[in-house]
Amino acid sequence: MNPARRCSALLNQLCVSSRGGPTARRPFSPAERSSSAGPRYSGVGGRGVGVKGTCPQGKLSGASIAGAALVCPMGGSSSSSSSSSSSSSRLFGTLSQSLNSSPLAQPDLYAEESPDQDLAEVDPDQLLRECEDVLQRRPARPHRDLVYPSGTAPCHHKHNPSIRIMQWNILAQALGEGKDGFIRCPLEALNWQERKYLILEEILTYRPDILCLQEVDHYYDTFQPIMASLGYHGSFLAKPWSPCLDVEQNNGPDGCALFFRRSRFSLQATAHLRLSAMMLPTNQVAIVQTLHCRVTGQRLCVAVTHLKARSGWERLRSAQGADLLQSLRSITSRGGGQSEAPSAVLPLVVCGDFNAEPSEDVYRRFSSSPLGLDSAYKLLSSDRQTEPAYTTWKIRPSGESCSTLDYIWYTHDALSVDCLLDIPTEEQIGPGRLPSYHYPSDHLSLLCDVSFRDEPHRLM
Amino acid sequence: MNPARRCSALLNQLCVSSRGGPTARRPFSPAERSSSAGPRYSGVGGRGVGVKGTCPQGKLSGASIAGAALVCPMGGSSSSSSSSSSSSSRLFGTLSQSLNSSPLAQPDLYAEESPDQDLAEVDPDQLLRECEDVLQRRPARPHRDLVYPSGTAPCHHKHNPSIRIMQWNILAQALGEGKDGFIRCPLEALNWQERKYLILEEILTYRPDILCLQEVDHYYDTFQPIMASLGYHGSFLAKPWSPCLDVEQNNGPDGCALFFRRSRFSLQATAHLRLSAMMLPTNQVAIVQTLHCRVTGQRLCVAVTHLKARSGWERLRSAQGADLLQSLRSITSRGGGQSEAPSAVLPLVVCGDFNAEPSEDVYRRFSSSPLGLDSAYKLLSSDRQTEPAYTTWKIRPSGESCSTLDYIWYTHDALSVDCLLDIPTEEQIGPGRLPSYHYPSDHLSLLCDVSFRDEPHRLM
DNA sequence: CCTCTCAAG
DNA sequence: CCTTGAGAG
Repeated sequence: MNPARRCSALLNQLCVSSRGGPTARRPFSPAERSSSAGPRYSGVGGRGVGVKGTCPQGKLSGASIAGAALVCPMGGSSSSSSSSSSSSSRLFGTLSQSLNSSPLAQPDLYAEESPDQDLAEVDPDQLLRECEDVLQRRPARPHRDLVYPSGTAPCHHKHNPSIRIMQWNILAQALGEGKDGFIRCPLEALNWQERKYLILEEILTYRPDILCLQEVDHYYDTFQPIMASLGYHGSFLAKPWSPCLDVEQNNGPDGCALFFRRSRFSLQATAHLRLSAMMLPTNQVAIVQTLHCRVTGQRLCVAVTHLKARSGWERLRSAQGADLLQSLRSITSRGGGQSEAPSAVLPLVVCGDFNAEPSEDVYRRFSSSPLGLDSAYKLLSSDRQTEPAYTTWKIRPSGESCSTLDYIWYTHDALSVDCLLDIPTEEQIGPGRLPSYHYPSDHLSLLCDVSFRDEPHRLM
Repeated sequence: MNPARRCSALLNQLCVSSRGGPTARRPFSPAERSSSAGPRYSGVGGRGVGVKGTCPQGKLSGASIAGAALVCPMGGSSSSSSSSSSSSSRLFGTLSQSLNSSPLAQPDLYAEESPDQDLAEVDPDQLLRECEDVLQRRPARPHRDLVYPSGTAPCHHKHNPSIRIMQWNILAQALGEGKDGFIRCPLEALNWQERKYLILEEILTYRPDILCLQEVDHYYDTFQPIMASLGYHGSFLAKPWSPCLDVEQNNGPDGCALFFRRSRFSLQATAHLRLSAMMLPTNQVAIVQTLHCRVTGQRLCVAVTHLKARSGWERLRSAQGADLLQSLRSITSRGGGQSEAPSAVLPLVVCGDFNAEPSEDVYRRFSSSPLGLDSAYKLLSSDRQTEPAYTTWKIRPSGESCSTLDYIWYTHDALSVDCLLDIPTEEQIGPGRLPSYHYPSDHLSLLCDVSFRDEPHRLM
């Protein structure tokens, strides 16, 4: 590439610098739920510090779905097992090996038709420690604060505990290794046998109640069994045609996955959508589920999607967004499959990699839809109106690309955002950008706690 | 191309339909200037109707730069010569032949250093009739109304006559024939020997005082001599590297051209700019000229530009726009080369093919710059806030593309828009879109009359 | 289905 | 300099 062309490519991908980053940062505050943040965070205690725990191999029952009250795994909050075992993760290794013998043979129906398959419940602390073991040669992951935006009156309390939501494009293994061309990321850092622990570590650190993933090409052999063992219900929808399929030694198509904690929610309805644009089907999909909260009795509609990538496709994204909004309107007004008073608002959370900056039409569509959605991460900014400066930041042969593409939308009249996980700084991300030895994906995970604004019993 | 891919390509290029088109339409009203609209307009009288005039071959002096008063060529306003001579245009043919012997040898300096070379002044009505002759086998061009937006108090009067401004990307001949791939346009319609008459007909129909063109690859052999003979001063700036140069039998690089009527204005200063982005020079250019109005004594700064095309280059366009605004600020605050009270506002008009929809960053930059610019064509909409639905509409192998990319920006505190030429409807444009047998370019011409808000003598 | 690389004009 | 089309993965 000649200098001029390279310059153009770089210019084309310049990072938006006009938006201010988040300013108000608070440390983790003691909430109902401890997030077990400690061992692998730089600045809070690196790996190998505070060695205390041992590494039991038995399967522990960490959470129960029998009781209605939210049970949060809180054991060993600031302890770490670290160097007790270095070579491989025994528990996780056993789990994966036992379950990946028929990776593609396990239909989603199986998971959805066996609502009480919590026979092999695993202790998440245990599993997190195993991740730390496997990853001990990796650099410590930078710490991310949970930020409680100022001026919000928290709605959560013991009868209305907040719901933790995570949104993350985890980077399809086939794409990361095979064709995405992250030239500044060592191939070694993309090796699946380690990267999967990095992803799992992130999930286990924050233990969301609802987990929305994109670019999942290891659902049946990895995430479904592991998440099921941790007490989650999972659902997966592959893209009709995935670019992963062009990579040699691929693991099947990538797609969206939606998990929820079965101790907190029960499933009322699922819709697997193929997004359309101008009446024609596209290659993008969405999962929409209506959940019933076992604690409050409230219902909640959750959706996950991954829109068409790249510039030049703004109109298609906008049409796909319109189609999704239309489906969501239909689902939430139907009352999630229940025949009920149509006036009852069904609160909605939509997580996704929209592949669109906030300036794009599809963002405007979501902001201004009759569903009354707002984007949670705006609350991280000092003016509470500005999206983060980036949710993905990568270096490709064509140049550096720093942009805000991922969002958590929520019904602002029905839900309140209690806190958000902050965005790593440029320094924390490092000069090679994403992915890297400490960030397994080219996208950052987004996470927030929301709670119902209205207590259902007060409305009755 | 398989159906699915074709569908995606089409979706990608969908026409924005949310913006309302212009609603208020008025017929041409008798102004100071007759635009000679008549013969070749469908719906107003087709070609061959109302044959009256003869076709004198001598060179007539239509306008004089000696007197300060605006002299508008008005002879034979609704007459047409039509079928008096069918094969070729004598006057125009003579002109072109005499002047295109050394097409590339004529430097711009020549035109700019000989301010009184009006020896060969040509009657525009005469020339228009010759165009009509050559084009008589072409379908009649659809009529376009001059629209006087409601609610505007016109500022023009006999001591402050309005200034007619035309903005047009005329489509480089080398690109239209060679590589732009307008698959629905017959190659025959793109033949330069006829297309140049179609372009000239459009210019002669409206007779702007200021003419801003992009994609001019026939400046020295065609537009410079013809426009000079009509009493215009011209300036041309080629792109540093033009894609025309890759076409066999090209006529040199394309670039921007700026013409002004010498009876109305004199030239005070010219800047030929190569646009930069992030301190680095790009392949895009602009011409900026400071003019002195012979009627009102007011000065006016005029700029023409053509920004980087295609999606994926939004950031580069924005940077180029920022660079142009910076240069314009410097030029207008310097007072156009004159040392004067810096508080005096130098009114500004910026015409260009910005290759950017109104939703793009570069549009926002221009709207909100400290120069106080507004986009003239918004006044065509009923809410006076909305750009036209399209200024270009073409069908390429990759799909149909209908978008608003061209703008006339003006200093809203110093200038008032009296009227605008409306935008042809979808039906007028026809199913093959642009270009076509009646539209020589893939872009529509934009035209408006502006006048100074303040009489200069009232300020003194 | 999609995207990158390459070569041609 | 920049775009387009072919071909690979």
